[in-house]
Parts: sequence; structure tokens; C-alpha cells
Amino acid sequence: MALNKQSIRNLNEKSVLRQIFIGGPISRIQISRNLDLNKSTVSAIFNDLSDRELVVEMGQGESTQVGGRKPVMIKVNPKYGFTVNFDIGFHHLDVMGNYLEGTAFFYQRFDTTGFDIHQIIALMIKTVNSVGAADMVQGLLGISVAVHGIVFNNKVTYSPFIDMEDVSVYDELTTQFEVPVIIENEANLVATFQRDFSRDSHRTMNNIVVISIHKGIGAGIIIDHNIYRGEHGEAGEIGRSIYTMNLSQPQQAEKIENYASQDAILELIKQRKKLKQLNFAEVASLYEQHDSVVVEAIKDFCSYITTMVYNTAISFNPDAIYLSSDLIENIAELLPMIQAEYNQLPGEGKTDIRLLKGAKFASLLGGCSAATHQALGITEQQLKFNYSLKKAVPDFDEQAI
Amino acid sequence: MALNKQSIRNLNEKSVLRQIFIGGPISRIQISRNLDLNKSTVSAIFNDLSDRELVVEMGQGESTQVGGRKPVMIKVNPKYGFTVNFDIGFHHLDVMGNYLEGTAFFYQRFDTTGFDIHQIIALMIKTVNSVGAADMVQGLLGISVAVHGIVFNNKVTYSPFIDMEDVSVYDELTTQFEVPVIIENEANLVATFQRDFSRDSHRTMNNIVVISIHKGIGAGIIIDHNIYRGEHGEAGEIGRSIYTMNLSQPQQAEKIENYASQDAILELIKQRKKLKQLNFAEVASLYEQHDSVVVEAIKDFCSYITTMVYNTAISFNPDAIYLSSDLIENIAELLPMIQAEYNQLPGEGKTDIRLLKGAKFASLLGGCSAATHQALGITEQQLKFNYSLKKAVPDFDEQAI
DNA sequence: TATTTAGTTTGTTGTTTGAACCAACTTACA
DNA sequence: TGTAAGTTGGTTCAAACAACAAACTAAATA
Repeated sequence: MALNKQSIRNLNEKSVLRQIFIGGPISRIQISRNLDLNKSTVSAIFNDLSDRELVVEMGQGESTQVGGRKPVMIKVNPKYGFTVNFDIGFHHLDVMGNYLEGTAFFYQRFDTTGFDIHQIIALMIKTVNSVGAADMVQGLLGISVAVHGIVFNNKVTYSPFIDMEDVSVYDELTTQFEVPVIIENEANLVATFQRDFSRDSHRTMNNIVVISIHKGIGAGIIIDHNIYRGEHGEAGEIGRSIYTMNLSQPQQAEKIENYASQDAILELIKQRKKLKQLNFAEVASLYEQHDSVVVEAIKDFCSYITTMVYNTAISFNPDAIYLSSDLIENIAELLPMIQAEYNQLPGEGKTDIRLLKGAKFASLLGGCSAATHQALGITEQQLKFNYSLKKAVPDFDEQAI
Repeated sequence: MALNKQSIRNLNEKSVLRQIFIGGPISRIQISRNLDLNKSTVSAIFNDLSDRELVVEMGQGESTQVGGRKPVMIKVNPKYGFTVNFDIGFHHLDVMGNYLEGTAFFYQRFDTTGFDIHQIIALMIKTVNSVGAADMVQGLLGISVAVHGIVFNNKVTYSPFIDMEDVSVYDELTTQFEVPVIIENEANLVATFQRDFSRDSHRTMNNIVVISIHKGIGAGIIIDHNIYRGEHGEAGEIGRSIYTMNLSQPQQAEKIENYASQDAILELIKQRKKLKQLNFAEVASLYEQHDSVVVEAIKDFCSYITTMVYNTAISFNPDAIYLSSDLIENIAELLPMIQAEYNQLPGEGKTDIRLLKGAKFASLLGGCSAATHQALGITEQQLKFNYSLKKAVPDFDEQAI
């Protein structure tokens, strides 16, 4: 498609809106300079956006220079509307409500043990209806759902933990609420979170990979600022990789997540120590006590992860690889161990390996980003969001992020 | 950057030119329909392009319908100019001259055994000067160089087979010829060839991976129609992957290409059979004779490749994976063997595994595409080229492609 | 001749642009 | 303290320009 008349203003409008989004409070003149658009054009577009109440003026900025009129600072109107974002976990449903610029105003975790997919969807619908935010121009703008499985075109094509019974979450929510609905793989949303909410890097990252290690192992891949899904949404399912070169019996090849996932490690420890129950805090505690079974299991875990990280770095050569794992988060020694082992492997100028900060709300916030992109029609370009949870999760320490 | 006034016409001009490129002979009205641009706009843009002699009218098309004026067909002007494209091999330098639309008019292979990089560059410069094509509007439009190594931003950062001595091929050629010069990794150019020259698929492929198995093993990755290079041009160096999970001694981890590359397999056979010399045709012949050493080595080779292909398919989930390998090309049984073993591995709706057709000239033609893109300033969008070698390589059977 | 389709011409519309202008601020200086 | 000069932000408005729609010409079929 070429540029016909409508698309021009449309695109420039989105570019200006994006500048206001990512540039925080910003003046018209600065937008004009950033976009190489005439300032009168920017003014005209601002007036349109302002008429639609998408953006608001917010007092004057500083004239730090040699004098001259102070700029009028512009920002996204947080009262324009909000998104509601879900994460369907194994035994819980997480919900977060976010204003347009990302600030969370609501968070809740529901226990869904024993729920089937119909009950979960009913709970989602009920929750969306209850999460009204007052004084909004538009109200609900979009809904996102993080799914632990494979998703393609808003359809869940593979769900190892929850039985989807051929129910389409997308259809159910779309018919109920007439706003954009996004169903997306959890690892992809975590990667989106890292891209749009993180402040952990000064340099701009074009390509990042998030390796999410929980029940299984999956990678969320951002290439050229966009989620890379592959042909059927199956890209990054690196837990299914085969590392055992058992040449004589290819049929017996086993995927790596069968022994390298957190669940596999926990299961191993439980078996060896003949335990019924075991959680990550307990593993961490046993590890601190130098329990030999746990130490050995963790050491193997690190080696597996290191190899996977190394091969992923080689395949994708991203700017950084982020690890999202409760085990690694709970045992402080693990990340340095993995990094040390990684650095022993051949190669120069190795990829940065980092711990994903703020993993607890990552998929929800990533979903907020995806839903907001969709709601504003800015699907091609990256946005940057406010990281502010204090209203929704008062006891959460944001400084740690 | 937003759309300022200059960029609009510029972009539409490129869109029209691209239509003419990929749409073969095409009429103004068809372009207008394809691009959703008014036909008068298309006419105006055509006149501009025609004034610059980039495109030419070529007689009338058919009016297959119920009557009406016949359309005037338009095509790219093959006499506008040409590109010169090199492949620096281990012991040879390949050169091809191509008209704007891809047709090869010149091909030569030079033996460069014993040459250092200075001599190779001197030979390249001499060759470009001699490859004048007559009656060209612009003459030389661009130069491409395929390199077996890692390239980033037109700089060779790693060259395992040729000593680059800190010489910049890019600088040498750019100062000598004032046209765009492109230095690019060989596997990336082969992937570009597959994208832009291949006729082997009806469906449009967004994402493809070419695995090039020669002295080493590297992948050329096309994501969303563009070469994916990664942060430092190192993406797809999958030969460096580690598959041995020797947990106790990570230092001893060995990269897969040390035993899965063609050179490794040939070396193994040579050792076991105590041979001094061995080429692919001889291996093929020994394999047909059921030579046990060769059969076993080839069987292992297939298993290694299958595993690499499987893991690559899992990581990237591309539309198809193409294999470029002399061994697989020379022994007809190999591809079916790999495919069969691949299909035994778990997973549904598996990625297509295919043999790259026309491997011999793939990097040159991929370079032609890259150089032409650059010369026309169409870097964001895909072009499709004419596959015609008969003028340059009369004895080559194009039907096999 | 009626109808259909391709392409051109011409005047209209919408968008960016540049220049002039107004607004508001800082600094210098009387 | 007051005022003029200089600087920067933002608005207004006519001009430029690209895409567009409509009317037209050209050339085909039935």
C-alpha cells in the first residue's frame, strides 16, 4: 500500500502522539524538532489530539536557556481511558487496571484452583465490569490476556496447563466488550514489558530475548522493537530444543525442558529427598544450608540454563538476554554462577545476561502496553510507559526495579 | 521521523517503482489498483520515472475482458545500469554482472590460490573496470561482496578463512568507484537470493532461514522480509552452538560445526580411510557403493544436521528452512533421510525443510539484489528479480531451479 | 454505434510549509 | 526599578504541492 491522502495526516498524528507518549511532558517545539515537522503542523495536530482529549497541556516548562518564552508542556491525558489486563496462571488469575500512560490503579489476584475455562472467563467478565475508573473520557480502551501457551492471531493453539475446551477467550471477551482484545503468549508480553517499561538500560535496545523459566521454558523475542512470533506463533519455544545427540535412537530424543525447567528441578529434589511439598523459598533455604542434593540439582540447573542461554545468544545475537525465573530470583548466587559459566564459553563481546526485574507484574504490564498500542492504533512503533504501581500495589517496592 | 512534504512523493515513487519491479510488465491502471493510488497520480509518477529512464513502455497488453482500450505495459529499463557482484571464496573469486532487473550478462570464476587480500582487491577493481556493459543510461549502479565470515556495517569483523589484515574492502571499493558498496555475510546473501529470486513457492514467505553447510555452518535469517543480523552481525552463527551437556567440564564444550560441518565429515572419512584427497563427488560415489565408513559418517552427518534444523525451526519457527550443502546436493538420498528423521521428532505442523536450488550462484544473485536495493534507495521493501543466467552461463540448466 | 477500459487533462481538496506575527521570558543596563 | 534588546515558543495565513475526482480522449470489443 502506498500513501494516499488520508494516511498522511493519520501517520503524522500518530507520530506526534507517540512523541508525547515517550517524551513525557514535552513541548510543541521539541516535537517539531524531533520529527522534523514544521511547528505549525505540530500545532495543528496537537489541536486535533487535544479536541479528542487524548492529550492535555500541563503548565509551563523551564526556559533554562538565555531567555525566551517558556514552553507549554504537553502530556498524555491519563484520564482518557484505561486498559484491563489479565494473566491466566495455573491456579490463579491476575488482573491489573492501567491508565493510558501505564500507571496501575488496580491489582488483584484471584485463586482459580479447580476452575474450568468457563468459570475463568466468567470471572474475567465480572472483573472488567467492576473495574470502572471514574472521570474517564472514554472508559475502557482495551483488554489483554497473557496465556501460558502458544497463541497465534489471538487464538490459543496450545495450552499445556489449562484445558481450553475449544473455547475462544478472544471471542467471548470481544462480544462482551466492544474494545480491542489481545490474547498473547506470556513470554512475549514479558518481553514487551522489558521493552516498554524498563529503565534498566541507557542504550536503546533493538533486539532482546526474555527467557521465561517456569513450568516450561519459553523465550519472548523482540526483533527490531517488535514481538517476533514466527509463522505459527511458535517461535521461541526453546524448551522443546533437543540437546542430546543420541544418534542411534532419534525417537528417544528428549526436550530440554524435561530436565531444565523449574518444575523438573523441584520434582528431582522432591524425589531425591522424598518430600511431598516444596516451594522456591524452601529450596533457597536448603541451598543456603549447603544441602548436597539441592546444591547438586541447582548446579545442574545452572549448567542447563547456561547452555540454553549461550545457544540463544548465538542464534539471535540480541542486545541482551533477560532471565525470568523464581529460582534465580530467590537464590542470589545463581545469576553470577550462570554468568561466570557463560563467560567461560568461547566468543568475544558476549551478550549481556540479566535478571528480569519486576517479574511479578511483567506480563500484566506487557499486556497493558500491547492493549494500549492496539487501542491507539499505534501498532508499528514502540511506546514507553510510566512504571507506577503504588496506587494499585501500595506495599510493592518500586525502587527495586 | 514523520512524513514531511518531500518524503511523501518519494515514498510513493518508490512504491510505484517497486510495483513495476515485482509486477513484471504491468499497466498504470494495475499499479493504481494495487497501491490504492489514483490513476492520475500513477501517471504523474510514471512520467517522472520515465524521464529518468528508470522504466520504459513495452507495447500493449491484452484486453482479455469484454472490450476496452488495451493497457500499455511498463517494465524496468534493463539498460538503466548494472551491478557487479563478488563472492570471495577460499581459493577463488566469483564475479557476476547483472542488469537492473537481475539478468546476468557476465560471470567468471578466478582462481585465487595463494592470493593475499590486497591481490584479491586489486583483482576486484580490475574486474569492475573491465565489466562495462554497453548502452547503459547510468552504467555501474553498485557493487556487492559476499564474505564467508561475520560482517557488521560493511566491515568484516571475523574472517576465519581469509586474512583481512585490517584492510577494509568497503573503503577500497568505495574510494575507487563512487557507487553504493555492500559487504555482506554469504549466508545472508543466500537467504536474500532465496527471498528475491526463488520461484519455488506460491505462498509468500515472511520468515525463512537458510542453513549454509560448508567449511562451517551458518544461518542466513530473513525475518519479516528483511535480513536479521542481530546486534553485531553475529546472528545465525549456529555452527557455534553447543550440544554436548558435559556438566562437569563446561570449558571443554565443543561447538557443533567441529563435527557436523562438511569439512569435518570429509576429514573424518579421509582419516578413517587413510586418504590424502577427497571431494564431494568421490564421497557420493563411495556412498553409492555402500562403503561402510562413508555410510556411517554420512548417517551421523544427517543426524547432526537434523538436530540443528529441528532446534532452528523451534527457535525461529520460519515458513521454511533451506539447506545449502554440496554433500546434500550430491547425494540424492540425504535430504529425504534428514526429512524422515526430522519428522520423527515431536511436534505438529512441522516447518518445511527444502534443498536450496541454484546454490552455485546464490550468493552472487543475493548480492545483486542487495546492491540493487541500495542503488534504488528501496531498502525497506522486498523486490523480485529476473532469474536469467543464460547470457552469462550458457551451459547452466536453469530448468533445474 | 454502444459499451468498456486505459490513460490524460484540469480544476479541487487537504496537508505541509515558511514567513510574519504575537506572547512571554531573560538579560543588560540606565 | 524600569525599559529595551534579544531569544524562544506558539499561532495565523497565504503559498506550494501532492493526491484526488471528474471530465475528457483513445482505443478496444461486440
